[in-house]
Amino acid sequence: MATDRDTVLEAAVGVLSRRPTAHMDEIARAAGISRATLHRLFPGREALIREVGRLGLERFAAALDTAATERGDAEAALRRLVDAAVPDAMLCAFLAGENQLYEDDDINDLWEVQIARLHALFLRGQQEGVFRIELSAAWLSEAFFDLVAGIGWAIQDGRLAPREAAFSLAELFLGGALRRPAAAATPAAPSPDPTHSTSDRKPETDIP
Amino acid sequence: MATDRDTVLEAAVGVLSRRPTAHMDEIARAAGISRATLHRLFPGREALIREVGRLGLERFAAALDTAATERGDAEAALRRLVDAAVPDAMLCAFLAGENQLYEDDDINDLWEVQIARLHALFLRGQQEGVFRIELSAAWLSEAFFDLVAGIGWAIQDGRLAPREAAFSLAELFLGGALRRPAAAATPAAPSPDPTHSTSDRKPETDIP
DNA sequence: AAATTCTGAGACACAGATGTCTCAATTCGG
DNA sequence: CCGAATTGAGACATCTGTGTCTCAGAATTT
Repeated sequence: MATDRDTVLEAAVGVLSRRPTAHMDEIARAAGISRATLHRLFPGREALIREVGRLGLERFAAALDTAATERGDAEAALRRLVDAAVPDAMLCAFLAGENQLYEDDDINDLWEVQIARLHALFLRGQQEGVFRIELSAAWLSEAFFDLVAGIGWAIQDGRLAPREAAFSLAELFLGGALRRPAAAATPAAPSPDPTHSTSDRKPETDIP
Repeated sequence: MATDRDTVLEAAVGVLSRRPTAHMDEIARAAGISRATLHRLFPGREALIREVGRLGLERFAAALDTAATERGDAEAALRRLVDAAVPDAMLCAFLAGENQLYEDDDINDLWEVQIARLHALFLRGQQEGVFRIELSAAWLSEAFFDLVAGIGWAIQDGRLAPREAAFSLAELFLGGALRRPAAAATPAAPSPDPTHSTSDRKPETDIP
């Protein structure tokens, strides 16, 4: 039984991330409380959804904080962000689904701030030569968040082991985002490689 | 004005991919028709959603067909799939949101078949040494579809230019999925790099 | 030009979810 | 051990969206 607001929110995420249109009944049952108590804790469905969104954004903001994304090497910062964000991947999955469905200005502002911080990280990484410049920072931000959300869905549905989550996300994303796969961890780049590998090759349409 | 069923479905996708809970009013207005005509074309909301899902899955199946993902080099096959799937990225975005929300067995079967085909492509690529084996084929499938959906959302909201879509998707994903970034596309690899880049490095948690 | 067909607008009932209330039961605290 | 507070279950009104219908107007065909 979960009478605490935060505990109820956690349970609500579990339902809403996979089924955004879940009824109050289901949410209440998922939290182990009655619909009446749920209404006592939150004035209404709208308020509940808003609180879940706010919780998700605050968690993601906290992940950005603990990762200190504006400090140090960009690749290391991103790896720290992965580790910090993966535990709240389900929240991010909910946010990705609800995305720009909010009418509350506070929530939208909070959302844009976090996206801006993510964008700044990738932009900084590009300026430092860590991230590839052929891919826009906006797309990198978007793709990163999409993959975090995908991690959340996959974990929740049992398609991905939680222990593998951070590794899978970091390896897949960094492999595509890093400019030089192995050279970025240290401040001094050892051997600049002019061949950008798959950077400017055109996709092939013909079948061999 | 769009009286054609397929044209209406296209318009419906534009609304439903971003707002899965859109009312029949909005869908009708988006299609430029009245709610009455929308009901004449589709028996009800449930049928409409099902038809949109079926259209999306058929388009994705067609993309897998035209890409001939079971033939030839796995990387080239994936690049062909990217080119074939990106035009229907919005459909995939809708599917990603609706995911396993369907109760129709036909739709679910169709869905699983396509996922299995995607999975088979990655498994084959791993067996051929093209794709990394540290990342499970299931995760690669999931992540690929998530990114296709992300492309759809980004294009629809104007955050990504349609011309950049296929390139951005292919480069980011292949960069993280390919075992050796530059060696697989052309028969003669320009400069095979033995360092496996970010493959087996542990994520770093400490702040420098 | 006339007739047929199709569309759009509106009205209507129905179903489902939400929000509010009351009351019994359980739990917690004194 | 008793009183206060909180919870759960249910009833109830309300509201929103859906599905169906009718009818007038427009478009197409003959």
